[in-house]
Amino acid sequence: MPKATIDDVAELAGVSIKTVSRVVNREPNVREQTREKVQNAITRLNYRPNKAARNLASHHSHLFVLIYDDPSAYEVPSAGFIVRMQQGALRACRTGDYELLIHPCRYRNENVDSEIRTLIERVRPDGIVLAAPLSNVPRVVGAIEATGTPLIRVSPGKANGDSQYVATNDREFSAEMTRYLASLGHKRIAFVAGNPAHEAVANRLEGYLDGLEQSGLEARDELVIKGDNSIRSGEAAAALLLESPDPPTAIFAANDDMAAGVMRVANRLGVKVPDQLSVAGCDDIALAQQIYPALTTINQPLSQMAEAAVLKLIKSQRGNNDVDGPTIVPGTLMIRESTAAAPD
Amino acid sequence: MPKATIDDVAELAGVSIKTVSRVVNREPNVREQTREKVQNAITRLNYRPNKAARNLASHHSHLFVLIYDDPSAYEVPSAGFIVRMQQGALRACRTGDYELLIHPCRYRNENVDSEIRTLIERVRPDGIVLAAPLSNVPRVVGAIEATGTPLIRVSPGKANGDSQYVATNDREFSAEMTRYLASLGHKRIAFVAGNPAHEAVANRLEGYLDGLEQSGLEARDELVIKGDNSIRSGEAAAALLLESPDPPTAIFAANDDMAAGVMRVANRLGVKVPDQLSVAGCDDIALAQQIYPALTTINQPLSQMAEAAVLKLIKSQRGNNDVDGPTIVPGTLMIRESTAAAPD
DNA sequence: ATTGAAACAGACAGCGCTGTCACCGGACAT
DNA sequence: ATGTCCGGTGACAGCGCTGTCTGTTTCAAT
Repeated sequence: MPKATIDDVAELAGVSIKTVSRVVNREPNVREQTREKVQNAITRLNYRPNKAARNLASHHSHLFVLIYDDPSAYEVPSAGFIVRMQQGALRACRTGDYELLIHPCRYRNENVDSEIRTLIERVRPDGIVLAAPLSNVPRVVGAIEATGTPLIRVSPGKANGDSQYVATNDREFSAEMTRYLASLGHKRIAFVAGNPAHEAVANRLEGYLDGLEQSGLEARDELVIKGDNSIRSGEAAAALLLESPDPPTAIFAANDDMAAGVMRVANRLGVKVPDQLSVAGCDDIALAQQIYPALTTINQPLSQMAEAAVLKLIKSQRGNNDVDGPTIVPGTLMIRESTAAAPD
Repeated sequence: MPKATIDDVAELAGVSIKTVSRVVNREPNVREQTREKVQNAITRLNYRPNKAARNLASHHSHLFVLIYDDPSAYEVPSAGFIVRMQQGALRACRTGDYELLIHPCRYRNENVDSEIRTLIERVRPDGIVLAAPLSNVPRVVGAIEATGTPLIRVSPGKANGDSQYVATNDREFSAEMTRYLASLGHKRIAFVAGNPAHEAVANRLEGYLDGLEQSGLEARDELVIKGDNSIRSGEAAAALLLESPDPPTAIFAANDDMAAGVMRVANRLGVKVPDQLSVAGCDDIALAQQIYPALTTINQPLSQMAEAAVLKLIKSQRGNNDVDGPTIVPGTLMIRESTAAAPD
């Protein structure tokens, strides 16, 4: 099958190649009848525009890059997060005709910024989606903004920087989870806070405090333990809490990994979940459904956030330069087996 | 910073643009001294070749596509697999200057083949890496081979088709795991088989049987339960095995998800792992280290396999058309907490 | 010194599209 | 009847590289 070019289509349709180009690119000012003639020719010849030629002539790469923290930098990879973001981003890419490049990178690395600059110079993407926690690393955000490449940040936590962003309602849903636990009769609800460098996760502590207040419960310092988002820190927190003289009846962890750590320790200490202890997490990673009892948690709409981010990029390509503010995609409470009424 | 073009570099270096091109593309027949002059000019101007122009002129896209089964098609996403493959593929891409496109797709879908053909026509990749289980779906393999795009299959199970492939030694390491369990004194070792559509997983049953024989143990039909790779099927298998009159002292599952299912049931039935029951899995997914007790399993070298696959593609680009046969990357036994000496 | 082959360098013509601008013809106003 | 505007279309010149082919230099072997 010899590949058809735009010239073949133009000839078959009896128009100039420029008109074919206009049809392919959905440009205005083509008579409906002409458009159809061209479409037919395209179908008949199974014509596909040559991306390289198009990119060269249009000065666009029709490429977006999704940049996220390299999972291999951690003890326990957060693969689920990445894959869900990729799915969302890909879905949106297919609506325009953009391709998606993925770029894991380590933000602790000395030269993230120059690495990213090199990436941008090499592939010249039409836009970038920057996932948390990179989305609140000033060095990274700055490096990208300096190149002038359109940037959408995902879950930046604080709304610093001037590029647009997409986020979820961490604070609100954390409050909701806290109120849910309170509604089950729990009075002593502990919280395992996450790595404060991850801004979005930090917001969850605020939400927890909101929730306590809204439920008429008092916040107690000894019930808030600092973690670092890892399973291990969840274990450490649980050990501290469960071996204290007056242990909590519910533990809400700022992410599922830490919640899993809590459950491991409860299991080891013979504390029955959920009969003696309710455990709740946050994120809804795959593990949440894999462990026993299945974890009550909050589904973070990663896929929709990434999709929204790419759609914002596509919009910005269309010259629509009016910044339309952040997009907030709400999370959903997933009530499963690890939470139950407080023991009396 | 106005972007430098090849003309600028040529002028600064005092050579023709063709010579600059030769240096950039590491072509032979350039005097060392000339090469240096050009390199200096490139550095001074921070020149980056324009991919679109290069692709257009060279009739190459400098793009590889990694195609894998869409994880969202399943109950429990196998995100870890995907991310590890991506990591390996990306690593190899960086050694050449190739970019990687990812393409999840559902192989149960009616039109996988036409979907893939469209993908290929659209992006015109220089090569494709096809991951299991798609790598043994004739319709998919056929569709790709028909386009003439270089194809490397990962873990195709059977060596059908004529394109090259990369695999691991499923059969051998399964035998090894079985021998390990036997060496711990286990006499009744059960096996939870996986979805036979996933060829590589099917090989593990063979390995289990090899291992029994090598350890002088007899294979017993009632100790081999059919599963379908899901947690649920692991649970069902475990229920069947543990509630039988003469339960096994060790259960080896063909993948970690099923092993996790086994452990959930053991937990529920009050069977202590590893004291009363040893459990072993296969794949080394993240979950293996997240659950308690941590799962003894086999690390499947996904990242290295994907890397090897892309390296094969790069080699094939270099005109090296001599098919050098399959590449086998061996797996590694990961002995953790879920296996121990047989109870007496 | 002479020769031939191999190493090295450049001129030139595209690759297959899009941006720009010029052009044509009909609707409408003058 | 003439001018004006604008939707619709095409001619043409590149976009920034690489492939091909041709020319020039180098150097070992006569």
